[in-house]
Amino acid sequence: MGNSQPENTSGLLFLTDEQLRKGIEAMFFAYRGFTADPDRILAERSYGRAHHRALHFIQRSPGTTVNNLLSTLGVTKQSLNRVLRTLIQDGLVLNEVGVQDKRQRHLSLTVDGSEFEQNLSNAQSDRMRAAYRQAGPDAVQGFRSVLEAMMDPELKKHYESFSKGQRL
Amino acid sequence: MGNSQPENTSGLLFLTDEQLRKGIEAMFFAYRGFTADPDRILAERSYGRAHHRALHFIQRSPGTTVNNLLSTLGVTKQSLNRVLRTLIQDGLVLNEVGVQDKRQRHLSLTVDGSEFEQNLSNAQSDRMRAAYRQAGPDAVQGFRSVLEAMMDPELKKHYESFSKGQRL
DNA sequence: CTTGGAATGTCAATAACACTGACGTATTGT
DNA sequence: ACAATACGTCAGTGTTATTGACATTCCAAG
Repeated sequence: MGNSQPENTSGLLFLTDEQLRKGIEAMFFAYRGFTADPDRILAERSYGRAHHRALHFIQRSPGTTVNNLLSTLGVTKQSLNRVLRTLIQDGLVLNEVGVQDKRQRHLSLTVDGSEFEQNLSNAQSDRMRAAYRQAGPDAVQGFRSVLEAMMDPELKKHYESFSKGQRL
Repeated sequence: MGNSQPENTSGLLFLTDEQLRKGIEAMFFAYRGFTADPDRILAERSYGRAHHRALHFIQRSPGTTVNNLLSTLGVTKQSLNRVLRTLIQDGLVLNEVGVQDKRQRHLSLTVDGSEFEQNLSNAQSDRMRAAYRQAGPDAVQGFRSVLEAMMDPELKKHYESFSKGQRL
């Protein structure tokens, strides 16, 4: 507030080193806040962020395959497998052999898993909703625009894929 | 682009579960992009993100103490110490015993450290600058507003402290 | 001045979680 | 048959976090 604007009359952006550093730090501190609430809930069951991410994207694409989830999360299958194993054992995730292709395993959430995912999602959504309210309607659009521009093109495909056949 | 606006005529925000989920996913994918470039540079020296964070905030507050850095980064002093030890050994960070209080160690970057930190910072700044350009001037303000509203109040103090006596 | 507590920083051991590499199994398709 | 795909697992390694213990320094109460 009250700082110099990052643009000039020509509409071009003139960004000082300082402004960019503040942006970097904003990402750092905001991401900490962004994960703080779910982290607390996860810790109760001695889960980590990896479990949260898996649950989130399985909820997002029910029936997805292991390979698909792998490329979305960008981790190795060994890492994902360790997480999935515990989630399946704990009865949060369902692992069903494919009908057409029996090599594939289709992942979905059980009732318990769905409920737990909602808890995590709500905790994170609450903070985001509060931030949106505080920043105002115009800020929300800008927030999303910058974040989308910051993604790797390869990752952005995954991000956009969730909007394909769904109402937004 | 082309999706429904998250506000209505009254100016209040009406956010669907779907919109909030997209926001959550935007943060997830964007943060991956945000760290991708520095991660590559760090890997060359077999450093991790912890080294980057330490270098960044030492650059930001030259002469800072270990305890101060500790509360900014939000890790245990043992974790920070391992990182600092390698950085000091590698000649990137200077560790000087305090004059007034000899318990304290004042941290600063060596010439090499400053140069390396610049490399990391530039890689990250380049992507952020590109994202800003792509999203436009108005978006930048919104981006920062939402991120700042998302921080924990305790962490936000640290974030703001860097603007105190400095030109912004 | 001495002594005890608080602050600061360091060392050691351990755990969580990621990675790479290699291998095994079942299935699919040519 | 043969190769490729999808999934799972074992072993080894590395980063980063944790807790516990300890040394040093400062400061203030006795």
